[in-house]
Amino acid sequence: MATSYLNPSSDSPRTLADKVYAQLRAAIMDGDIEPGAKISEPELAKSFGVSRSSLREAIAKLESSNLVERQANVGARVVTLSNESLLEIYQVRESLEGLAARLAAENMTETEIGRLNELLELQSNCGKSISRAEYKSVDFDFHYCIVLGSHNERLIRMLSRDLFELVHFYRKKFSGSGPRPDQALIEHTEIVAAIARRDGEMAEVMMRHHIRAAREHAKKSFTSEQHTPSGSLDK
Amino acid sequence: MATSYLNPSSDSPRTLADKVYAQLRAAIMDGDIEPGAKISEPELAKSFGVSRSSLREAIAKLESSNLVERQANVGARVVTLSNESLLEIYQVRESLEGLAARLAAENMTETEIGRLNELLELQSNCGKSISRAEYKSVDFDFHYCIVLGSHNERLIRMLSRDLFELVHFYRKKFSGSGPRPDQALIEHTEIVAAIARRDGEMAEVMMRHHIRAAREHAKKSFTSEQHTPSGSLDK
DNA sequence: TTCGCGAAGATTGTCGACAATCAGCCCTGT
DNA sequence: ACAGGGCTGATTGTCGACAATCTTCGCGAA
Repeated sequence: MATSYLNPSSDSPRTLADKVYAQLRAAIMDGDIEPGAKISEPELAKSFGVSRSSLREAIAKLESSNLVERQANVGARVVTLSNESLLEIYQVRESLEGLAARLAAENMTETEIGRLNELLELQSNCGKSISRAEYKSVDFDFHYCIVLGSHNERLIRMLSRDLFELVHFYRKKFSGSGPRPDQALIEHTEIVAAIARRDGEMAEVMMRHHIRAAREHAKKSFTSEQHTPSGSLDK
Repeated sequence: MATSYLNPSSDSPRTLADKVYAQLRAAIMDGDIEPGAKISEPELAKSFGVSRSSLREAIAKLESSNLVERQANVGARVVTLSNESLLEIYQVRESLEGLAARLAAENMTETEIGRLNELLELQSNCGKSISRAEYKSVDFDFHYCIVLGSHNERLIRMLSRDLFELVHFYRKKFSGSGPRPDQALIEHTEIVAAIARRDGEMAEVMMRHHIRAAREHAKKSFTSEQHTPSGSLDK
């Protein structure tokens, strides 16, 4: 539980715009607002009971989180997620999380590695008792934990702000391109082993392989199912 | 000339906030506003002759460009660039531009490769006749051209929005950690050669090596000169 | 003297209204 | 009938003012 990994200000929404941001973000993530849907400022402002100023600030944050796109004098729309852009994200993740794994092997504290092992154990219990959503939460925590372990602030910020938001978005959207939990657990275990023995090179290789496999998996599921959920091109 | 690579809206500032954003960005880049300096909304709004609303929107954009940092109910400050964070940026660039080079080798059109060769020629003429600033501009164009050649929209956006702004910032700040133009030209040439023969693996290796060398160069210049320009810790 | 508390000032957050721009529709002319 | 232009309605951009919060300075007590 507690899906408050990222979100610079959702843990303590000091300002009204932050609350609106958190709510809007949740609404987009949960699909309450369709991808590609237009965001009407007057309408939403009234529905949230706030002024347009606060709403606009929230929209600006959503834009910087890559969840909406704005056009001057036209308005904001929820991003439309194409299969191609998901594959692009996987490519970038492979590169960046590979770096994170290498740095994690070099820089993680023993305490942090302990946390990583906890998550691994949690994940191994998942196949039996835990729900799908919780599994994905654990999987995400695992990746995020390694990213944090890199101790590279810039890397952490880029992954958090630019990619993980979208990853969540995609996962909520189509059910997640079908997981491959057994294989993923094996790969996760190998990654942790490499990190624990401070083998940065190997950790990077394993992580890159892990993400590339997920990418291929998604790619395959795209070409097989022709269900191309691009039901909202524009307008 | 024409330093309008990035900047989603500086080419046609449709809105007032965009103009203010462009001007503020330039002021920060040129050092007219010190790193770590506080950004006073009333003061700047008056100095630009616009309302606080427009200024706030400009600040929001600057924040999403990583040039300022905001704190609720406190205000915005220009980011302070430490030596450590510059090294962090180099690490991320190595990973991301390595990916870009590999993808460029796979996806660049012949026309784009031609453009790359033009830049190479331009750079080889630099040592003699061209100024320092122009050299850096050419160098940046070279890297940016390869990034564009990756044809990965996500990668392009992340590098443009999150890293290149800061790279420019650092370059303007301390004069650039001293260039090593001869070696850089050699490495650039090798990268283009790999791309031209569609050797993605080699292009990635060369690019990573190129950026790592620049990182080591910067690192060395940090430890030698103890001039640590951290003259603005806080307050 | 030093620490903590409180008031004053200033700054940021929020609001509602006005101006500029865009989207859609009707009308007109060929 | 169809293309083009102008008008209307709505939406976004901009503004100035009010409210909430933070910072600073001064005062008093230990």
